[in-house]
Amino acid sequence: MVLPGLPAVPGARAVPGARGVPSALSRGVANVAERAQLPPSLAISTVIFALRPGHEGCPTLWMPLVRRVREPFRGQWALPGGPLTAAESLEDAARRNLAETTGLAPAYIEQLYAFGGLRRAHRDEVGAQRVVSIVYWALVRADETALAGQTGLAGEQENVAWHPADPAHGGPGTLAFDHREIVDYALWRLRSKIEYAQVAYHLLGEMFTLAQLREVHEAVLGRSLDPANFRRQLKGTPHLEATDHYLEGGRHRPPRLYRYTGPRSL
Amino acid sequence: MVLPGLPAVPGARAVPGARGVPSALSRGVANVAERAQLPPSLAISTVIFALRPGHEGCPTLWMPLVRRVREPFRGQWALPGGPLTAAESLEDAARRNLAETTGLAPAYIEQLYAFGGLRRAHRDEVGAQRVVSIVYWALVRADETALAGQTGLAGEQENVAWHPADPAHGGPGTLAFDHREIVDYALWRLRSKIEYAQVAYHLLGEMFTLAQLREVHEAVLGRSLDPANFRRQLKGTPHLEATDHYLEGGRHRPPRLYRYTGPRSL
DNA sequence: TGAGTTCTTGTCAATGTGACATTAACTGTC
DNA sequence: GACAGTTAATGTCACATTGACAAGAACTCA
Repeated sequence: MVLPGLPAVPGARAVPGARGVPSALSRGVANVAERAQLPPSLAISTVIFALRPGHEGCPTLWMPLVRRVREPFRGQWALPGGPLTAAESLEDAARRNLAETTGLAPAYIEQLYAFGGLRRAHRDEVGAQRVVSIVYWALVRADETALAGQTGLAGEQENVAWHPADPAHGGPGTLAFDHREIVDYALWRLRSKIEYAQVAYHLLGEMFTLAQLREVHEAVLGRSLDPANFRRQLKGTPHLEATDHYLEGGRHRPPRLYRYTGPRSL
Repeated sequence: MVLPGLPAVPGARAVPGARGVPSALSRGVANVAERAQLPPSLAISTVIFALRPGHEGCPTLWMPLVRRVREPFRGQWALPGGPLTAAESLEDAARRNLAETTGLAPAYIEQLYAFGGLRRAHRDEVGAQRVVSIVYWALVRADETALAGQTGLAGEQENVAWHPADPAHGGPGTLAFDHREIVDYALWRLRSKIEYAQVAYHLLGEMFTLAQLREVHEAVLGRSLDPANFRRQLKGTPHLEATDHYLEGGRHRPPRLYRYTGPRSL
């Protein structure tokens, strides 16, 4: 079985690097027809996850979305994002966009994927410039979302709002562009990564009980975990330190508080 | 412990999408100073792995590199790559660049990462436009490399040559730009992925013995594996079909040939 | 025919995991 | 103050997975 793909080109010449300035950029660009021939432009978007109380009481994953005020997809919800300026790194651009659009500073951020399919632009937009999006995904703590949520995220706008990330928990089934697929992929990455990497801590505050940590895993994975086995597995985990404090106030034996001592961002 | 990062910007306004044409593109761009303010341009590079006999006899991972004929890093080896044209998807661009620069059509290809750090350009190049590279990694079968290798990969050039991927096996310790780090990251991805995904088959032909498959794993992982345990683990693997053929010619019991029946590209 | 090689199957101990029982410690009520 | 109710924390057992290794099977070569 042979893959679909380009056949070998025997007479082709080796083109090293070719990192110079594209020729189209050296000229002035006037009309729409020429704009379609432009090299793709770059944008940065971010999928931000936070834990908030879900519709059935148990915590679920939410994400902030931005309502589009222009065509295409005017009125629909989209991932926060914006263009990449020349003076910042990709991750810095993601953080800056996050702060500008949602007022959030994530505890964890990681590159997800570069989306550049040809069918990303809306069909009605003839001659629109093609956009390649480098998408990041990030985690913010629940207390941060509470603060930002009270003041309407970025301060005053109604064009930024939290939504459940998963359509199975009341999230929007469709988003602008291909953002629904992007969010699904980010969900998959988070669910994979929480099983082997120290990621769940970034959704919690400085100190937490093992039950809270288990709730984070349960909310992300979408299934309940055995408390005893969960505790046993964490016994061998590095960077998880038991403190001398206990969480009191519940009508049961007060659980011990733990602290994450590992790196705060990967 | 709080992450270093941008503080929340309370007065910031929500900037949805912003996927229009950057303003700098609407004007003619004349001088070098303005060029530094241009939005970053896009390039695609690919790390291609193939198994070839190593220096100690046992097969090791090799990759084709392209010698740079221009500054910066003139004369050094770099990953094959080139600019992204507007009419193709990211993966298609990677395949096309691969065919043009090396004459190879990979059996497996997957996006690795988007590199866009600010320190990627050479220091001597003042005002050079910033380049964001979307890097793919690919696997080609050994028989393909033998054919391409005999004719000098792309046909005639000495500017394309195979090198061991790992410096520990004789590979180049430094490459142009940040390509050494990129290759190391691709090696890490391959080593992680071979342990849980059906990836090793793409380095072999249509039919192979379990010993050959084990040699692939050993070469990638860099350690020897127990033949009996390796066989047992593959028993539970899907898409691995035993054929009625045996590989004869060795001076020992002829081993059974197997076939991979799963998808050829992920 | 027998030595040498690798293929192939089988065994055993150590380890990890899921399921579940049991004790510990606190709150609220009678 | 005893007791029920709740969750925390520990312990136990069966089962699956894994690493290490033994042993028979099947071929080639001298």
